[in-house]
This record gives sequence, C-alpha cells and structure tokens, in this order.
Amino acid sequence: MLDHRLIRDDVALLRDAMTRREKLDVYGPLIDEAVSLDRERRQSITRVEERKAERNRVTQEVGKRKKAGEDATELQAQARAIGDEIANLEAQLTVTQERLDELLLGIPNLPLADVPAGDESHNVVLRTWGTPRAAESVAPHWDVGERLGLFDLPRGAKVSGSGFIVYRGAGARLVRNLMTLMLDLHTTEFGYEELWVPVVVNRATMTGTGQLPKFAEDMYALEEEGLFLIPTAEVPITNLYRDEILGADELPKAMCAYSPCFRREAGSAGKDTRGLLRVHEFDKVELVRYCAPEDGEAQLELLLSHAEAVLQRLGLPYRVVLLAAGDTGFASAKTYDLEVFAPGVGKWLEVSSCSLFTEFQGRRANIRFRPAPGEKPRFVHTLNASGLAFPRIIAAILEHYQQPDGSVLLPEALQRIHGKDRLG
RNA sequence: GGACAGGUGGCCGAGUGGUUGAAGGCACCGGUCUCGAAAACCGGCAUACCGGCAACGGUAUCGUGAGUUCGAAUCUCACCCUGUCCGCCA
Repeated sequence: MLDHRLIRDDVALLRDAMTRREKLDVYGPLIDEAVSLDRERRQSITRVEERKAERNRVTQEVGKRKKAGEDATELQAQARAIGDEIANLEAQLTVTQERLDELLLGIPNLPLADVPAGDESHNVVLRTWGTPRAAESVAPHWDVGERLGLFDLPRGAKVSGSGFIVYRGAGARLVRNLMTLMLDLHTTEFGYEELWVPVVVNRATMTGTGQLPKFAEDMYALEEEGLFLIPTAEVPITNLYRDEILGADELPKAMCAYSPCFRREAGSAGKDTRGLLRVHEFDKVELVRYCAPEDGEAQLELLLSHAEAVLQRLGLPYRVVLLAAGDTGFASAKTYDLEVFAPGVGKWLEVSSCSLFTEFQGRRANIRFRPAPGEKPRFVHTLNASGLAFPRIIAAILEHYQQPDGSVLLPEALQRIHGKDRLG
C-alpha cells in the first residue's frame, strides 16, 4: 500500500510511476478518484470529530450534574441529538473510507528510479553465468522423466488434475535432496533462520503481502473457513511480524523456508503446459529479508547473490534479468529474475524472482521497527527471493546434465546428498 | 466438538458505568549523585488519524465487531484467540 500522503502531496510522482509501468490508463482514473475521496474523507473526519468533541463536553457536564444531584434531562436530550448526527456522519465517512482503502490497496508499488520504463520488451539481461548447452540432441525433461520413472504425470492428473505432479523413486528423492541442499546452504552459509510455516493462511495475511484484494482469483481458497492456500512461502514468512514493532538491532532479519506453493494459473491455459514448466502445485525454498529503508538496495543485491549461489552450486547456466517497470510485480519496486537455461525445451526458465518491496508490504502488514530508543517507529522494508523453485530446476537438471547413454549426471553438490552420481 | 477460565500499554499488573489513555511495578531515555559504575532520588516515556508553519488542540484505540446508555475498559450479544479438563484423531 502506498502512503496516503502521496495522494495528497505528490500525485505527479504516482502518475509518473504508473506511466513507467505502462498502466496509467488503468490507474490514472483510480488515482484521480482517490485524490478526491481523500479530500472528502478529511473534511468528513473534521466534521465528525467536532461533533464528538461537543458530545464529550455535554456528556461530562451530565456526569457532573448527576453527581451534584441536579437535573440533566435537557442536556441528555441534547447529547442524544448530537449522537444521532454523529451516526449519520459516520455512516457517510465509512463509505468514503472503504472505497478509498479499496483504491489504495489496489494501486501497485512505485518502481525505483533505475528500473527501466516500459513493458517486458524493456527487460535487461545484466549478465550470464556458465555456458548454455547446445540444444541439439537433448531430449525435453518430460521424456527423460518418463523414461527414468522420475515422475508420473498421468497419475498426478488422475488423483488431482492436470498440473499436479507425482514424483516417484529417484525423482521423489531428488525433490527431498533439493530441499536439503538449498536450506542447508542458506542457513549455514548465509545466515538465514530456518522456518517451517503453514501453507494455509487467513485473509489479513494475504492482504499484508499484496495478494488480496486484487489477485483473489489466482489463489485456491477454502471458502468455509475464509482461508487460502499460499502461492509462495513469502506470504506466511513476511507476515510473521505483522502488527509488531521490532528493535533496530533485529535488522536486517533473514528467514527462509521450504513450502509447497499453490497457484490456480487462471488465464494461462495452454502456456508452457507440458512437463514441469507450469503447474498448480510446486515446491520452493523461499528467502525473506526485512531491513531498514536505507539498506534496501544493498540488501537486494545480497539477496540476489544468495539465490544465484544455488544455481552456481548446481552448475546450471543462468542469466540475471532486471525487469522493466511494466513487468515488475504489483508489490515490488525492483525485481531481478534468474533464468536457467533448459536446452531440451530451448528456453530460459524463470526459477527465481528477487524483489525489493520498499515499504509497500511493511505498510500493508504494519511491520515496523524503532530506529533508536525513544524514536518513532518506521515501516520496515521487505525483500524476498525464490531460492529456488524446484520443478524448473529439475527440468534444467534433466536437460543440461543429460548423458549420451540416456542417464542424467547429478551436479556434484547433489551427488553427496543423493548418494549416487546419476539418475538412471 | 463439549465444559469451564481468561484476553488491559514493550512486559507484568490494578481497575465492574462518569476528568481512566488508563493506578502501581519492570524495562527504556534524560538528569542529580559518583573518579567511574551500581544503588538511590528527580523527570520523561503508547499508537494512529484530523486541524495547525509551529507551539498545540481535537478524535479514536483496554482481543474483534455489533448493541444498551446522555456517557462503556467496565453491562449485553456474536465471533476470534489463549489456557485447563473431557471427547475424537495423524
């Protein structure tokens, strides 16, 4: 959520940000409406509070008179009349307030100055690590997986539906190995606290990180309970300190967790639907950081390096992409994507998104810190990164490490954990 | 799921209808004292919003939401959460 003050004091900045996202046509009218509602709201508040102050005066006088044994019926009638007036004014104010909140919760974050303007065609490949393998004679991962019995797509579809994967044998073991590899790396080498979090969360939590109210249709919901399946562990982890005030010595805070992730992928039918590329449930290790506002950009670079380290340990060629404003997520101010090369499908696959949310989530979730004893609390800045998403990593491993004999050599870092040097 | 008990400021804890934003204590900050520190003593110490250049003024907040009342931390109802016991269960 954006600061109310932007609506009041710097609409130009807001409009410029939406222009860079190429969304001014969508958000321009909403911003205009918010500006006028904000004005209306403040006038209403002033009026209501004047009346309340008046009622408080009268009411206290009633108390005094009663205590003195005097009659107060006239004052009581007066207070009642004021009370009715307040009820009316407040009803109006509530309508204004609710609409304004709805608008403010629906406006995306402001991209940082160094984020290129425009849609995804303006994304910038910053660097490439490793050498992508030539695509000739490399089978796509779904062929390899089926042949080696690593996963069972038809039966996944039978028990759940298309886009739900059953891993089997060495494939299932590989999932568990990836979890171990990533969590061990982040906790022992990079100082993250390991968490194990619920995958079902409530509405307030989903609102805190920005999934609600705008993206309800992307999520699986448990209607009866008013609960939702998480699309990423970012949601429960970032919300851990919702409505709390941290000490300055607790920042930066670094937490990580494995979790399954659930996405309806509504509206993406037909896109990358084969194999493991786009599924409704997948596994991921997620990294989350909180920091002081002035540290955000440095923390993002650090976070990016932690996500990259996983790919380097796995020996998978990848590239780092700085997303243009129009491709940057709703809550994010700046995002780097990590894309791994899968020679079997001949594509760069997004396996991590590393984002700085500035105070957008901190404000929504009311996560603050006190810079120094006695000082006013400020919103923390939040960051997160996938570190990393499993299915596309598995796809990349099956394709990049394919051997002429049909087996798949495992990256050294996985061999130790897996107990064998290859699949098949 | 059933029966009780309970949810008050960073923490502990008073407070059952009228200057109670809320006693007291701890923690924290500033000061006195001290060579220094501790102790002791003095003072300060919530958050958000509205108005104001500011000083400051106002409003709201005692789990959440409704209600009763001139007036609610205090009374009523619903819900949420925590604890204990019972039942069920991986």
